[in-house]
Amino acid sequence: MSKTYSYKYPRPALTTDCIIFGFDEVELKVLLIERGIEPFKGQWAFPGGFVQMDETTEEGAKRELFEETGLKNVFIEQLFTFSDVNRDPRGRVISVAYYSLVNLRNHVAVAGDDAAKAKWFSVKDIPSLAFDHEKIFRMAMYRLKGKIRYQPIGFELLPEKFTLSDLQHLYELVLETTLDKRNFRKKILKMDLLIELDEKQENVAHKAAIFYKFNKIKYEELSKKGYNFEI
Amino acid sequence: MSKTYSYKYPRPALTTDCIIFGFDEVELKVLLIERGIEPFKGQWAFPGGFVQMDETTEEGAKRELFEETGLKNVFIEQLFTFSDVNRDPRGRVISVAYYSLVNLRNHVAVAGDDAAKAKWFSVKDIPSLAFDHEKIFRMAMYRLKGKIRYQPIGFELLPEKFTLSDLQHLYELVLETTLDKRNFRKKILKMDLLIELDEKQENVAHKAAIFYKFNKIKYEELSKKGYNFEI
DNA sequence: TATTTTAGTGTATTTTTTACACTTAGCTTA
DNA sequence: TAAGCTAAGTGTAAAAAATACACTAAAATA
Repeated sequence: MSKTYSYKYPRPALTTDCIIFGFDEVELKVLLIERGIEPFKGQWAFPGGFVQMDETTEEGAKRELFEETGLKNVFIEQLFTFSDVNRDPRGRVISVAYYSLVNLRNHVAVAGDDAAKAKWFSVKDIPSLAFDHEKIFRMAMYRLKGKIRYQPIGFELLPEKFTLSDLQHLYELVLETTLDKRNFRKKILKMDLLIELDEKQENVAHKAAIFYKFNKIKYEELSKKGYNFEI
Repeated sequence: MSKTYSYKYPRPALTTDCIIFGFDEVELKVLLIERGIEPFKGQWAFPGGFVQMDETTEEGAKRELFEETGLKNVFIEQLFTFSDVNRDPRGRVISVAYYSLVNLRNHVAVAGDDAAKAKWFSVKDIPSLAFDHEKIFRMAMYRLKGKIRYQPIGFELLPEKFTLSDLQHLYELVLETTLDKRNFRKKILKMDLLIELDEKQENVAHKAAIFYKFNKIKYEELSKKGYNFEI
């Protein structure tokens, strides 16, 4: 008989889930894995798994993300802890969900060891999901929209150099709206958080756009002084 | 020998903590309990305790809050899940923290069964806290400040009828700033979420202020349509 | 070299935010 | 009972921010 762990009182199992949004300069996507084992075998779900005793939930989330999708070096942020009593057919399982927004150019997910498949889906076209992951997804989308307006995550996840149109397009995708080009540029440039590079697009069938990069150092300085970023 | 619960893999224990802010029209306070048992016996901590198998973390937080302080019917909101490996000397314990802002006129805490004492402390004068509760407190304060600017929690937790000065005072306490009286009133009244009552203060040694109440029904209607509350 | 496509730019108008000081009402006390 | 104290209540002008809006420039392609 294999080893077991005994406690005086019953304990819920603890898992993590990762909602990773990806931006490929065309579409907003989200990363799902096809479950290789029961329950919900064959259905799509967010990457995640059980938390180990020597890691924080954040560390566990990153570890599982890597094992299941090959993604690493991703900044994740805690979304919510889901604890409905019947959210998992295996028994009492509580899950701490994390979310992130990454650039699909830098972060190409490849299925890892555990999961049968990892795949990016357009947020406009999500399959039905295992567990309570549809509820988790709705909350993640809602949070992402709120977050992007008050923190410059839009900058950090773009490629290191990007055009103002790329940035605007990202905001439009996430906020599900359209923005006025001139007003958007005015507002972004007035923040003085972008550095204009001495470099342009090449091989585009139109006027080449100038590349910019995010002035992270300046942003961090301003943040300390209580700078209020807002789009 | 008493009954134990055995699992194939080790599991962290799961607790909740409640950071309850209280407003008495003079000061912003927070509710602490003096721990009656080890670890940290005799030190102050947030109310909370172990989650049971048939309750969500939110239900567990409310139950413990009631058992330890006598407070009930409190709306709590999830703050964060704390999972540092060494945050509890008893072993691996993960805690889901909730926070709330209540009116001290309606919610007078009395120590309940479990805890030796429950007591309100001014947020300006907090004793040293057990576990990682100082870290939790800092996050709760930060979140409260952010929240109050975008959701009308300030209204809901005042007494049913309140003056505009009461409301302004609450905002000043939470945001740790001063606000211009005329501009504050202009902004609040323009939202058209307050109902002016046909009633005034009595026995005050100055001009009596008019009482208002929050138009909750209207706020909920507006919320559905995506109303953007902001102070 | 004409066409297609997206980059890039400025101004006038409206709305929102800010700064600011005196009168009123109700109780207290001399 | 009048004078004094205290907080309530009120409006306007100036500054800043948000919005609406249309043409020219540059690069590749046909």
